[in-house]
Amino acid sequence: MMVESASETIRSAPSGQNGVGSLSGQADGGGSSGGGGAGAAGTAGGGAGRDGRDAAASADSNGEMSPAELLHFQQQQALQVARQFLLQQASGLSSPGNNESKQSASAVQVPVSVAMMSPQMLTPQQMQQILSPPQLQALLQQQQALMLQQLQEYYKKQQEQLHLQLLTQQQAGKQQPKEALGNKQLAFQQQLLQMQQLQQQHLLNLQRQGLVSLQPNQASGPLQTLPQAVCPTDLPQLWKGEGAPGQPAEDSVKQEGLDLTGAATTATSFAAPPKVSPPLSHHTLPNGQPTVLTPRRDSSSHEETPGSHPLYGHGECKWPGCETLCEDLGQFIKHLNTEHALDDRSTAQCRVQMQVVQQLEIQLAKESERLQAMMAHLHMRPSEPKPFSQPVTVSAADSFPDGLVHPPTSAAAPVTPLRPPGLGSASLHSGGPARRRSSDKFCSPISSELAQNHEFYKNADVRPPFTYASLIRQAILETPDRQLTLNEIYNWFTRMFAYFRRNTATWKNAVRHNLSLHKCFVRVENVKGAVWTVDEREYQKRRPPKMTGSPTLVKNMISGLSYGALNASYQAALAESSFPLLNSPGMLNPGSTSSLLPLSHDDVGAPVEPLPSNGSSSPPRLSPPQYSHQVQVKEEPAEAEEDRRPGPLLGPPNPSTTGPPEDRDLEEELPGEELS
DNA sequence: TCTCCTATAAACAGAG
DNA sequence: ACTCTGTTTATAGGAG
Repeated sequence: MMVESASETIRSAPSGQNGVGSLSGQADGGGSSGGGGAGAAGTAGGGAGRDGRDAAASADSNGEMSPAELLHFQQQQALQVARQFLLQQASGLSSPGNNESKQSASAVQVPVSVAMMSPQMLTPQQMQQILSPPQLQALLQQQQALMLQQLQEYYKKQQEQLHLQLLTQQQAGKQQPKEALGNKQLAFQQQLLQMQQLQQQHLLNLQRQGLVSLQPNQASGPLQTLPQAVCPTDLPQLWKGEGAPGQPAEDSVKQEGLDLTGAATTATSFAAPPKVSPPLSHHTLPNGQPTVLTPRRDSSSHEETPGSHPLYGHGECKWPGCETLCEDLGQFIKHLNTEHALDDRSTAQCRVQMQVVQQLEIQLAKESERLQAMMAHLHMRPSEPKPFSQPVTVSAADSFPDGLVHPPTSAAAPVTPLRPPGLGSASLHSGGPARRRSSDKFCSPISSELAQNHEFYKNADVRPPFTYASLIRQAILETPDRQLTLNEIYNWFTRMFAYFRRNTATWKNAVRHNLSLHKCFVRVENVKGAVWTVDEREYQKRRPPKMTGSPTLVKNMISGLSYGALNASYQAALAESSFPLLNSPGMLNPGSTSSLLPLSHDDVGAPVEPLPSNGSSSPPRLSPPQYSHQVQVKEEPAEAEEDRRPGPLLGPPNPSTTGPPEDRDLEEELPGEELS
């Protein structure tokens, strides 16, 4: 009884709030301490609201015009600047000053503007529902990359231009009065500022869309060059006027001798907007956004209880640009009435918010259209009204929305974006427990999935759509020895998945539980201690040969899945479709899998993966022995040994063979077939 | 509804 | 006494 209720609360708690804090806060060791810890964890999680970013961003004192006017003005200015820039660029490119080569870039321009609008439309949630996290990520990344690339090109161009002009000027300047030079410099500076603003806006936009991933580690790509984009928490800074430190343009310019700071002051007209609008625009984000900051939006709205307020969540004021901490609703109300009373400023902010929403809606429409086209192209049913209701997806997808990697602390938060309305508690645990079993069953082989989305899982705080068992197995099989100590398994988890860098007590306990529970994991006493190995046979046994049927059957299953499940299996489906499922062996691994990770087999797929393409899929990186279960454990093989007769049958038991480690494949396959 | 699978929580025990 | 490692039991939810 107690247990029941207790566990219940615990479960929902973590997920409900972020999940992060709650579990992570727990003491590790799943041991006896767990009990007490868990309880505390729940509450702790709630308070875990880190998000250290200062809410102080509300500084917007601008003398002269009324706040409302100012805002409006700024807003328009921003738009104008953007337009201007685009035009400017277009013309600028054709101008003699630039190399013809840039012309090609002009093409970029259009895209840029388009890019600014398009990517976003589709809410992360929607995308999630349709695509698997990995896919989504890929998609997003593509767009992101594209946009950023374009942006970068553009900015680079601008900089070059400026630089060029500057140089020519400097030369000319020698003969010109300093004044003239000064003016020109100002002009440049202004231009720079404009660039910066544009960039900021764009980034902001991206941020809003949740397209900019903040993965710190994910050093790859254009993102690097866009520092600000990197951290949502930096947004505020971004908007604090010159705040955007480290701006590429600025830096580079500075290096070249330009004093931007001076420019900032001189170009107040431009600088101003950012100052004020920041909080506004920036905050609008939070609410609808999947970004790290916003997790609450969702929760708040739906947890909206009688005693809550839509603008109050997680202890802070959610008014755009505010974020003032309020201990309780009462305090918040008070704050609301004093700080956000009906005045020019508030109305202006409101207006801005409205515009933001409008924009988003437009974008959403566009993206939706695109999505449908994509789905149509992929032969998927277009708009399926049942995107939700897929618990399955929840796990993986759920955290996915933005594809962002949030700082460990806030990590969990963002996770819930998806949250199918109708889902019960299960859906709540964003990262938590969700049962992603389905994915496990139908989906792509874990190894291939992992291979393809290795980076993603590594950086994104997304729960991998695999069962613990399959993950453990993967971890073990990835090693040359095909054996790992518990601690090594832990390390693998944390190394491979950002998701497992938190809530350690929980998942570690789960890992241990799985190791003990499943016969497929065999503990072998080693000299140094005990190591865990995988008994493929057992592993295969336990998996229902569901997919073993005819290809069509499989396909039907897949197509029959609702979107949610679809995403999970989407990849697999695609993969499968590419090769004659069950018919031609060999094809599978090579292509899809190998790319990143060595192992190619997967779990679920077992059945599906018909072919033991052994050898074929040779593991790029691993040279390891093979035969998984034939692990050569030094010293007493332990009881397990007998149990799993080392491959009398298929057993390519030969560990020593350096050959295709994939022997296992063979094995995997067989079992499946046998079963079926 | 039953059963299986998986996730999670937690109690407990043994070893270091 | 603690922590880590393992085992086991209980519960809940998803799915066939």
